[in-house]
Amino acid sequence: MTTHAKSPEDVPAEPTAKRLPSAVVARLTVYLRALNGFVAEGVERVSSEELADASGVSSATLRKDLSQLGSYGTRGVGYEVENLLQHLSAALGLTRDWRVAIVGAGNLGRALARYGGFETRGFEVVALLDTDPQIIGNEVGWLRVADAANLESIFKRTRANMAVLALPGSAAQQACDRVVAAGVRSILSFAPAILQVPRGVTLRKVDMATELQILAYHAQRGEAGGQTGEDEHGEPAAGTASA
Amino acid sequence: MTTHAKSPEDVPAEPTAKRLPSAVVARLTVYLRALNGFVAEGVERVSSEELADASGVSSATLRKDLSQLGSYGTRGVGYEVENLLQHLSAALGLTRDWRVAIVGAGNLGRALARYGGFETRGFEVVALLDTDPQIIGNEVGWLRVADAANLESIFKRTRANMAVLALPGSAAQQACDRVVAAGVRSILSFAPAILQVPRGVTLRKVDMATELQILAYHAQRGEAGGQTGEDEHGEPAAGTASA
DNA sequence: TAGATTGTTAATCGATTAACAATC
DNA sequence: TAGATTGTTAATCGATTAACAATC
Repeated sequence: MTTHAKSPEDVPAEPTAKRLPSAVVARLTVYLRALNGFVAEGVERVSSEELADASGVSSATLRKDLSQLGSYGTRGVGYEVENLLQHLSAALGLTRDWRVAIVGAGNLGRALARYGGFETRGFEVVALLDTDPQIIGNEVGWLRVADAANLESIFKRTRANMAVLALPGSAAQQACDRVVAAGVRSILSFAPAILQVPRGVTLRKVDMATELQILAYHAQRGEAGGQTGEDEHGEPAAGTASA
Repeated sequence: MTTHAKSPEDVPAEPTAKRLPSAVVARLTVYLRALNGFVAEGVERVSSEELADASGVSSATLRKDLSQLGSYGTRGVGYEVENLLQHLSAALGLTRDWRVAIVGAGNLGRALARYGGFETRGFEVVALLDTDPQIIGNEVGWLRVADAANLESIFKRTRANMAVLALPGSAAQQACDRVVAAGVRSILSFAPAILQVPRGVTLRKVDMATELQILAYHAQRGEAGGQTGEDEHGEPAAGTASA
């Protein structure tokens, strides 16, 4: 699918490319997941109300979000599931080829490498690196752990364009710098460290301890709150319990 | 107003326990991390400017956030690192005892169980459960994998008050229900599934695929954007690259 | 056409920023 | 006191919600 199929229909009339608020981007991924659920159930058409319910947002928010991408629904009818799925994928940039290199083959790195969730959603894990001689060469899933000393050449050969950092906080910044130097501009870090990246590089961070701390806050004060999802600006995600 | 000296207005604003916006809560965890960094460096006092820089936010935002907790700084001087650390921890509810049970001892569950980040921040992993007979009984770190069939009794015995779900999407909802039934009101899910929880239960979700999708969006459109952290409403976190 | 539901506008709500008076 | 920096207020900005006209 990397080929440039330029038939008129394929070219989305969207040089519009408005910058979407990050809260919207986060919700789009939720809608995507919900739509996949509908596809699995054989549902062909949904209303904003139905999709919003499945996504845990209000239908007003859903329509507002979708309308930022274009008019992909039909008044009085709803949205065609497959069609909307395509447009959402396109808007999120998922029609491209994303090749992910995982840096760090410790417990977490190995777990991530074997995690099935990537493949099914358009991401391919193309490399798994570590510096530990004890680990280098081991097979993990269908990958072999490569020597992180060769990071640059490995990234080049595998054409990795995303990196996942799964290493100790102490090693994270250095690894991050090398990954950036290798030309990667999208990084997901699981390292418990505050990382510095140059402009033009997008870094996202997932930290277990942070998540637990936020849970602690809610638990401490009578909680009451429903669920919240990951993501910037903390949009409520994948909700439920809205009632 | 009444003649009673006990009218609400008279009560000192000390135990006020205002509900903090989730964006603020998320940032507090960042400040906490930054403060720990200062402690490690032996710094005893910081200005809002310094702490804000280290946290990747503006000093105005920092002061606004901290002022919601109380007045813990000294005008003309700054904040005492240790003192502020204490207050932040208290505000986040980290002075309590948090006992975490990990449900699912697959690759991810085992990785999490061995992850050092918890202990150092006041969370104790007290149990690791799975349903697979092949895995039950195995040692992981200093824990032994217990049979998830006994989930209720294990949670009771270990007095677990937080749960981490590290299992396939297909098994997640059922496990989640049992965890809730066992009395846990704070759940962190790594399962790629939209989970339903009753009111009063706080659920947070971390999903690799979602994170990568968000990265894909930024990469697809000239990126430009700096870094963003986890959390609701997506506050920029742990930033850098601000220059 | 009548019924339904989108896309959009206007109103509300909340969060961030800037500026400064209070005060150490 | 003079200098510094907090805590807070007011202004700006952005996001959510509600309502409805457009239209299938």
